[in-house]
Formats: sequence, structure tokens, C-alpha cells
Amino acid sequence: MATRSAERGRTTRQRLLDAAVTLVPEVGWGGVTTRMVAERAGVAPGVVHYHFASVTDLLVAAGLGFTTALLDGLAAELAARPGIGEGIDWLLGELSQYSGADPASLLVMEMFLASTRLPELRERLGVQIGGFRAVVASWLTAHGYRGDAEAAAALLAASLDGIVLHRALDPGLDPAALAAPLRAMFAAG
Amino acid sequence: MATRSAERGRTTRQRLLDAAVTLVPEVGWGGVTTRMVAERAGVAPGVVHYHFASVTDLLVAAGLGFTTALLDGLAAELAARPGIGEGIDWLLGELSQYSGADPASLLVMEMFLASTRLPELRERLGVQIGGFRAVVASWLTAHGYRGDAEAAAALLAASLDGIVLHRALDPGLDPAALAAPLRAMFAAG
DNA sequence: GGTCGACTTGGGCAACTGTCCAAACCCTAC
DNA sequence: GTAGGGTTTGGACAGTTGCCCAAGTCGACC
Repeated sequence: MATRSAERGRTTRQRLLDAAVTLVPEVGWGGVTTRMVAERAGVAPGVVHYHFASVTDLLVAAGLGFTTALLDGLAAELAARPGIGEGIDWLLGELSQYSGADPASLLVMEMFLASTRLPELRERLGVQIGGFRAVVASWLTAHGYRGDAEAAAALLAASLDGIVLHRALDPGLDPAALAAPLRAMFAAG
Repeated sequence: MATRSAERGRTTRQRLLDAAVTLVPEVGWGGVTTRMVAERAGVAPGVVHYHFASVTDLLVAAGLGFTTALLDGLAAELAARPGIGEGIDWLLGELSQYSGADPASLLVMEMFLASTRLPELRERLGVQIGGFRAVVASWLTAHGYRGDAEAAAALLAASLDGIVLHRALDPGLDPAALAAPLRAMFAAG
């Protein structure tokens, strides 16, 4: 078998995915071109359409790979926090590394928007977010939250994304300063 | 003077702006082309570059015009609410008309993203948001909020945007269901 | 050695892009 | 009527796009 070739192909495919992940934040979802990705990945333009049916396919695969890793990491870390207050503080601390203008934030936002025009992407992204919210909700109840944990988890997740969004326009916005009202939300629940 | 011509020019310009506002949500900020806008506005392609230096210039002007009207309207309505609880309930009610996938939500999100690549747009959008936040903060203090009104207003504004963002992926997410934790947030302040 | 399959190359294609511009147009002022 | 401003037209331009493909490389097997 040509296992050597297949292995090389897999690493090339991964390089294309990585290149897409770095390019989307730079030039926007719709601004990524075949030749751009190929150049950044260090391969010939034709390779892109050998490994992916279209540029959009490549972007979808790259984006979903990124969010999977991100959300899985967040969920795992959150589960390890001993209490709700600690968890929120930790989340806000994490958030400080997402300025809203950093590559990760931009990629996620670009995916949100692209998903409104790509049903398949919307479907798969929705499943990921739903799973994350479920984890947060069960974590809240497990640590004594008495209100509607589903609603609280939804609001928490939405607030986090909203904060990132606003930080993009107001770099002076400090997530830590929002801890008080955010903790109040769950203390009262 | 050719006042008749000038007037016709102004309405054409406005038609181009309106066309851009409807197109950005449909095809994305970077997906709007000269001919697309011209066709939707019912004019020849050349007109676009007579009224605007570039397509980007047109999009910036159209987007900022839209957000100005939106934020001014929101601020005015909010100021008329008698109390914090009523204000939040009203805001959440308003929010139900922004599904996250509706043209208005999409346009605003597209502007957020485009602003990361267009310093001028970011600057002017930031000023608008800052102004809105200041209005909300003073409204909060005027109605008895005792905590850090600036932080609370920032979190409130961010939460609202975040909710819209999440509704795009989860249409079943009901803003009204988030009223309890959101009110708790400000009741405790 | 030769054969085979997976992968890669670089150029070719039609379609589309933003921008420009000479010419035509409409309306007002003389 | 003529002149002239502001506006509109539709085509031209060079550059870029996504996608395709014949030819090539490479290593594994016989």
C-alpha cells in the first residue's frame, strides 16, 4: 500500500486546515481564496481542490475543528472548578485572553455569520453550543444553583460571547469588572 | 441652479444606501458587489462610484446610518421606562424581534467584524456604542441602581448582543426566559 | 527492473471583480 | 434657442476568482 503517500496527504490536509484557521480572522470568511490558503500552507493551488470539494468545505471543516477543541477544553476546565463563584471568576479570567479582536474571537464570530448562509454549518455549530450549554447547566445544578439552570447557562454563555463582542470595540472594557453583577446573577438563583 | 438634479442625486444616493443595508445581511459584508447594489437600487453600475469613492465607503455609510437610527431609538424608548425592572423587561421584549438571523442582527454583526479590518468604521462604531452605554448607565443610576452603573450597563449591553448571537444558532432560545437571572443581576446591585 | 495508486504540480478556463470614463441626459439660467 | 451644471449611462479595462485537469513525482508492491 501507499501508506507513505497517504500519510503525507494527511499532513498536507492538516496544513490546509491550519492555514484556513489563521486566514479567516485576517481577511474574513468570504475573503479567503484558494491561492491564499495554498500559499500559506506552502503547497500548489491545485492541492486545495484535491483535498476539499470547495473552498467553503475547507473553511467549514477548519472552523468546526477549531470550535470543537475550544469548547471541549472550556467544558473540561470548568468542570474542575469547586464552586460557582470560582467557576465564573475563572471564566472571566479566561475571557481576558479573548479581546474580541484576537484571531480566536474573530474566527468564531465569522463562523456565526457564515452559518446563517450555510445550513450545514449552522446545524453542526448549534449542536456544539447546545452540548456546551448542557454541560454548564449540569455543572450549575451540581454546585447548588437553585433557579432554572438551563436559562442561567444560556444567559451565561450568551453574556460571555457578548462581552467578547463588545471588547472588540472597546478595548478598555475589563471582564473582571463585570464579575460582581455576573456573580449576583447566580447568587440570587 | 440645478436644484432638480441635485435632489434627484440625493434620492439616488439614499436608494444606494438602502440597497446596501438589505444586501449586507443577505450576502455578507464582503459579498456585496458594485453591480449588485446598483441593480437592487435600480440604477446603472457606474452610479455607485459617482456617489461613493468605493464600495467599502458605501457600506460604511450605510451601516453607520442604520446603527445610528437603531441606537437612538433604543435609548429614547429606554429612557421612558419608569423603573429598572420594566426597562429590562421592555428590552427583552424588543429583543424578541431580533432573532439573530434577521437582517438587522446580521447587519450589526457584519459591521462588528468589518470594523476589525476598517479602523475608521471601528472608531465611529465605538463612539456610538459608548454613547449608548453612557445613556444606559445614567438611566440605571437615575432609577436607584447602587452598584457600578458603568459596569452594569456594559454587561447589560453585552448580554443583549450575546443573546441575539446565540439565538441565531438556537431559535428556541426565548429571551423572556432570561428575564429572571437578568433582573437578579441588577436587583442585587 | 516494472506497475500501481495516492498525491502534487502549475497552468488553463470562463466568470466575475472594482474602478474608470466618454458620452448622453435632464433641468435651470440666460 | 444656447450654455452649463449635476447626474446617469453602459461599456471598457486589468486583475482576481473558483474550479479543473493532463502531466508529473513519490514510495510500496510484484
